[in-house]
Amino acid sequence: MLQILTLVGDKWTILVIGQLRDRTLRFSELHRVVTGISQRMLTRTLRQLERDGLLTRTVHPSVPPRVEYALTQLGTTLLESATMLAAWAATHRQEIIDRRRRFDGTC
Amino acid sequence: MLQILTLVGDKWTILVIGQLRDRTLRFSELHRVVTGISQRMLTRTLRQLERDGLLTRTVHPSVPPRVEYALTQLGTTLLESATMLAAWAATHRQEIIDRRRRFDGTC
DNA sequence: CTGGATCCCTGAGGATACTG
DNA sequence: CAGTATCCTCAGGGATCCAG
Repeated sequence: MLQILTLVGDKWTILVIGQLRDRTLRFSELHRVVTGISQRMLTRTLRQLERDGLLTRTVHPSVPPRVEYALTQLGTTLLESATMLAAWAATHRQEIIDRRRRFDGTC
Repeated sequence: MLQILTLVGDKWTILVIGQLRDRTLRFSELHRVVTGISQRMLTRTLRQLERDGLLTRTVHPSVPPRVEYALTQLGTTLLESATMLAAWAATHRQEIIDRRRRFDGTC
């Protein structure tokens, strides 16, 4: 349970599957659109999500290589929860930052 | 955004506020009911959640000391999303574990 | 273009012992 | 009871270079 929660609560997991909501994306597209992720962590995240059956990895044998990632059925079921969490984070971001400042000030 | 997602996606955050859903809890009660958390991480998690305004920490001056934790309004708004994520994890736990085994087997 | 391999650093996190 | 302090280990994660 803890490891599953670690997986689905991971920020990169949430951001990646959020981007795959309504279209498949290539590696470089994901790298561009998932703000702040390094190449290394994107690779790792994608491998894990593929391993866990949340997305599929399709290699198109061409030059240059073209690899597309798409959500699976299982991945889609996670999408709703993950999206809610991301939305909450976006909504209350400033509020939390302010509270942190206030808290740190009064201590 | 990344730091907020790191906060609300954290496994301990999700489990702790899930336990505070409908009642305030003492430190020792949380330690007992949040499976697998160490005293150290419970303390840290609670401090951070207090700092970020997700829960309140109330010290009752008595012997032995009695400290109670309760969700704030803000914490309650996170509850729904966090609960969904935890429910997803619980529902698909075995499925993911199986997929991992299969994936590791075929490689 | 899509990664894999390597190096390095920091922080997460457990175990244990101690205190008001 | 509710922590704090200390030590130690390991995974997260960036940077860089290399390859098919």
